[in-house]
Amino acid sequence: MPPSEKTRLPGQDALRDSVLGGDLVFLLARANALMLAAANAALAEHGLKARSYSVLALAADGARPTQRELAEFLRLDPSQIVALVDGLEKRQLIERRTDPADRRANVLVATDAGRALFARAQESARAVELGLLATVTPEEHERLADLLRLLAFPDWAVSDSRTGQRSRGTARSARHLG
Amino acid sequence: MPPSEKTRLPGQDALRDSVLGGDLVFLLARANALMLAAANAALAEHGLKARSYSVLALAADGARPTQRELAEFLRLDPSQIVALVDGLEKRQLIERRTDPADRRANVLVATDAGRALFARAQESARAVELGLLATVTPEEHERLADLLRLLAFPDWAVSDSRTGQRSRGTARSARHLG
DNA sequence: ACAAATAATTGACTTTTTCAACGGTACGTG
DNA sequence: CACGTACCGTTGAAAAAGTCAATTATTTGT
Repeated sequence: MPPSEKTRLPGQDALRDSVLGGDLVFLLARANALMLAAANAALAEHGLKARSYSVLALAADGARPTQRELAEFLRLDPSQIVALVDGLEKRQLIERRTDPADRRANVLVATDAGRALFARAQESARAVELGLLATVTPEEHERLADLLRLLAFPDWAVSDSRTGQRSRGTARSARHLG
Repeated sequence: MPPSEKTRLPGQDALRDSVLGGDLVFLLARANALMLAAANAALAEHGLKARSYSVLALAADGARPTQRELAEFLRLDPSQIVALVDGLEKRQLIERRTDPADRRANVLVATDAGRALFARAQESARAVELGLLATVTPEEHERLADLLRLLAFPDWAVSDSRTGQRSRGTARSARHLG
């Protein structure tokens, strides 16, 4: 028999069946803690964490985001973005360019080295994600992503409110992680 | 192609459609940040946060968990449980009782006042959860909870590996949040 | 031209996280 | 039984993360 049985505590099942077992805030927090730890462990080999990986991803994506847009998107204080960008810029993975349209703002772009590192890191990230979702069918995987997008971007669904319909679902999501 | 709205920042849509838009770790982190903030705001009226609410919930549930079980379940360091329990015990909401079966361990039980407060706080928590999931059908809500449980408790589904079947799904989840 | 608002940055401060120790207790082996 | 090992709760210290107000440079509206 596997040694994992020994580590299982008798109270764990009872706790999982408690009121918190149906609490979405708790489930979200615990799932996030586990995935974040796994992601950080996998990204460490590239000298990144989930935070810096996210910044690098958005810089490498060509979206040319300003630091403030990053702050709002990642739900971080602008001052934390400064430190994050400082670190990546010191490693020459991204650059600050003053936005010609608004010279107060910095637009972030990845260097060649940054894009190269991101490509490698993304492989690790994807592997981790697929590993943790190994027990889930691809359809369920997509469904989970769709539902999480609804929670993560609450005011997105009403953006094209002219029709009153939400355009979420398979059509939008089939693009990713195919 | 949905026409982007004037009120929204130009970069936001681009960021949401970037690589991170399909990254489950990011979606989980952002959804968690939003729900946690909403939950904390709602629980503040009862002098609780999500953390203390969780501890109180498990103590009030009759599962009589030890602090170590709590630590593992909530994915916190045991030392953080000490502070959490200290706070709730000082307010006479829970009690530490040395486990008669193992005098090293403390078993946590809620007082009458603790159960009463939890009942009220649970109403707030449920209201918040339903509010944030207002754009989601009850079936989708349950489906999300089921999928999150898979992520939050990775080794649960494999526990009865003899059959190779998972027993997750509607039968199990219909009990909660009816 | 001028006042108000905004982007990035800095610094101070609080909270959270992480880790290593310690005393008290349980448990297996000899 | 005695003993070493492993464990539970607790403490404290250090690192990381989060919060917030103030500052400078720039934009925007009047």
